[in-house]
Amino acid sequence: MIEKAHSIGNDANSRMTHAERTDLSDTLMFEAAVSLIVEKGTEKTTLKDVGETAGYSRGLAGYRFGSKGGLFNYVIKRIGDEWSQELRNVTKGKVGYEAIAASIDAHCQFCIDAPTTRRAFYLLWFDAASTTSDVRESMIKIHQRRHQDVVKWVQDGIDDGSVTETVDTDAVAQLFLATVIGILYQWMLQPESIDSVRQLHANLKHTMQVLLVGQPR
Amino acid sequence: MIEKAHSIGNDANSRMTHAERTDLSDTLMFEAAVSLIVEKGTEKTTLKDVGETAGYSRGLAGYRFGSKGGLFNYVIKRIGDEWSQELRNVTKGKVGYEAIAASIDAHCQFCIDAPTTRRAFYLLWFDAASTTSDVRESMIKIHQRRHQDVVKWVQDGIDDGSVTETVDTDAVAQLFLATVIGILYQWMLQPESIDSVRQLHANLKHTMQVLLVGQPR
DNA sequence: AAATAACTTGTTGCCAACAAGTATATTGAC
DNA sequence: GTCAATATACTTGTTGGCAACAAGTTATTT
Repeated sequence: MIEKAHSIGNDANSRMTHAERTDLSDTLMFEAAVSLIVEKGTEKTTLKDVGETAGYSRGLAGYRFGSKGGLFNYVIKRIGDEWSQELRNVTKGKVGYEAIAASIDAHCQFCIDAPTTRRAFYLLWFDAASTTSDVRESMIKIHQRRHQDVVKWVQDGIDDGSVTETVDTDAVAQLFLATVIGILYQWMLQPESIDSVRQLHANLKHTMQVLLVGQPR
Repeated sequence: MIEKAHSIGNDANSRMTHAERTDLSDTLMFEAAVSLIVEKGTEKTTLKDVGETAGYSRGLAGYRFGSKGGLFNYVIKRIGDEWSQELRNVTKGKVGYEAIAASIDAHCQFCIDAPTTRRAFYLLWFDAASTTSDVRESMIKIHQRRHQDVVKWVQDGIDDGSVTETVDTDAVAQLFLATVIGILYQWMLQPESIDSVRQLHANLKHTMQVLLVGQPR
């Protein structure tokens, strides 16, 4: 559950700086939005609900984020940044197949742990395909960024000799990212069949190994 | 554009059987829905719009399909059936890698030709991830059916010797379908970069060949 | 104390959903 | 075959809820 606005931080009830106030309400509304999106879907999540669940008035979410799309955009950015950070940690110092395998493992683990934020993120992710809004633009940027990351891993792998020279970096990166998205889609549709998700990740790892370093020994 | 209800078929204006009337209005509303979904997205497509674009009153779409979800469900079913039929034709008599390659080619061609119906279909497809409605159930059934088709292709390929015996049919089918979905997602997000789609399909074909029959000669 | 920013309440227009009405086909008795 | 009675296709009326924005109130900054 989400705590009331005035029961967090600064010893007494109120007396917060403006920045602290907005930070707090942003965070509380972010958490409310995530819960509601996962619980009821993006469509049935209303700005009114988000504001009130966060402990504020019906109008605050709309006022702060301008529109429903604005709120979703904020949520995506916030989770996206977090995920980028985790991904960077997991793949730190790794290149080629190793980096890709690490990122697949991380992905899989996230699906298994199924933190609410991540489900909300992918719900918005797939929603982005059908909207014309800012959310779409955010998504495109995120994807381009990830693509570049993967290309770099593969290229570095080629450079240090762990990846077959003739591999088309762009092609592999695209295929990899597309497959990850497809797996996530299956997970979103049927979150209960976690075995399937596990197997899909294992298969993807195997396939990437074949593509990057040739037949496994 | 979509023709008015009374300017089609049966020489004179009206005098249609009940079945003909509903068939006609269903089709006109279907076409209206497809156009509107592609043009404005699922969110901004209204039942009122669909009814009026089809040449009827603001209320007919809601009355006929019960709800917005009901309409979308109908659209998905209708396009899904059509696509199943085409897929069956394309892969007729083929098994193993050949069948999969044929279906990939067909997929790719559909993206390139970009018929409106198909874009609408995938928009609804990705929407299904976030709704809790009937649409979701329809989607799950469609996916299960496709999975079975692919498994059968691969199994038949193993039986006639064209596919490596040790291949895990379920695993390959899942990976294949997930990747196709991922490719479609990329297409939906950036329909203008058709080259990317083309390359992704080519990569997928290559990967499937490696997985099913070993290294290409 | 004046000004500014955070937040709330009031209002409008639009939509989905459903109810109640009208027009068009079907059925069956004569 | 014709013409009411009935069933079905379709339209118009109504309600509640939401997003979006405007105008107000409360908190903090200078």
